[in-house]
Amino acid sequence: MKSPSQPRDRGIPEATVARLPLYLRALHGMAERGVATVSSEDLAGATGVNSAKLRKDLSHLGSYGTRGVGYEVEYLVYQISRELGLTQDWAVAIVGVGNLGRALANYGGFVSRGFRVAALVDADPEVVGDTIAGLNVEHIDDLEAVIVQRGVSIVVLATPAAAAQKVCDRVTAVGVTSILNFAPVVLSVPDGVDVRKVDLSIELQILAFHEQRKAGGPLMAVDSQ
Amino acid sequence: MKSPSQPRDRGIPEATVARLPLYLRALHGMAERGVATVSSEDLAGATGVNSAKLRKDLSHLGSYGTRGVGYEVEYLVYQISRELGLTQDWAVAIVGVGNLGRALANYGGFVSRGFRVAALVDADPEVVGDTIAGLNVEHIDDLEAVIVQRGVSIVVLATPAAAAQKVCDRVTAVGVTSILNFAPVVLSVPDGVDVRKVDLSIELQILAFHEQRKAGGPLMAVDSQ
DNA sequence: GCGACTTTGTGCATCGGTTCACAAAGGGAT
DNA sequence: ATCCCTTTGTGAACCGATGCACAAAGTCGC
Repeated sequence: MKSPSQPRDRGIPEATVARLPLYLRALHGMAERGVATVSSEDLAGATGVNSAKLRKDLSHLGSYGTRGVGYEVEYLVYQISRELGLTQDWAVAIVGVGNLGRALANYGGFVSRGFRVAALVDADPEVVGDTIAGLNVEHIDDLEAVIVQRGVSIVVLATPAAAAQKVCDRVTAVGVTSILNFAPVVLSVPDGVDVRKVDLSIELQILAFHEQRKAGGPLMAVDSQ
Repeated sequence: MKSPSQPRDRGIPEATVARLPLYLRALHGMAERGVATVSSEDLAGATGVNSAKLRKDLSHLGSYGTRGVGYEVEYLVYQISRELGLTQDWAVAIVGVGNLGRALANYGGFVSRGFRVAALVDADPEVVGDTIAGLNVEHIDDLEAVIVQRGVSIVVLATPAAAAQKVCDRVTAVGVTSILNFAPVVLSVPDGVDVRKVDLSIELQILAFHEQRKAGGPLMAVDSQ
């Protein structure tokens, strides 16, 4: 075992953070297949990034590789998990249990990464009281109570656009500072609150733009995962 | 009416393309509320971007503003729509009709932007033949036939991770060059094929990283929609 | 124990994107 | 018709991210 010299830099580039989950996924797969060590070249190949970029990314967490050999898979999995905060248990609440909310509640990718769906909340009396993915759907009136009592720190917004800002205001008021927003609106939040948005129709529009280009001119746009 | 001097630059930055749908959404809202013209300052406020950036973005499509006044809402809606290729009808196929595929099939945001769900495909005999969102679910064996016959040009992958690459290979083989991938795998595709990926668990992991930072050190990360 | 080979970690040049700041352009009032 | 006010469009500095290329570091075979 080597000495943990570097105490981890306190300023990891945003672009690097966004790629760490990608590396982690590939590494999990390798660990399952019994791979013990991996070179930057191989891991880069498995994740579709440049190997120099990968090494620079990993160097931000410290010097965890061995020259001439590569990286120890298990050790790297642990380091990245720790850096991303996945070694702790995160309680997530999903607000809005329409088609999308339901899909998210049942999505396996959350649980397998240290995220626990702790509550489902909706405004529609028709669905309140239903059981989805083993959870009771609660009423929006109890939103604040549910969040505080269950220690929810991340809220997923899967409500209609019109309701999103109001729910956002209410959850930030009780201290939530991380929001994943699926509603097609720009949320305004207090300083210190992180919002990430996923807009399904925006992704399609970007594809349409490139598709149109291909059909039109001789300038072919090429893939970029 | 002004002369359409600039014939539109053939090299719009990727970052700009990614923001155009955002502007378009805000402009649609304004048009509905009867707003005739809008300044870069106002539109920037409504979309959460810097006004200089917004002006530079729009300048890539040509000079469609009037100094001292702003931009004509209707005209800008048309220009952006045209640039993104939304004035034509795009046939989309959704492969994989699990929870997520179902949610996507019912998602209103697609239809309202010129996208038409032309086919639902799945491998599970249990769901093949079902009607979802008014569409008959077809068998994966007919994948190629369905795509060709209906003129599908964009494929949405909502399959399990293990099946995604195979489906991807099959659809690219019959000429599809635009793929929206929800499966947590890195797809390998021929040159000239665009892949955009949406990974729900990656977004949560990025939030968790920042959340952990906030709890730990005095360096507070701030929002960035 | 030594030399050849492999692979990491990083300095440096480059690039795309963001932001500031302002000159140019147009509208409206007088 | 002229002047003032508003707002666009863009030149230029800046910033973060990318990718090349190589020296440093460590392993493995002999």
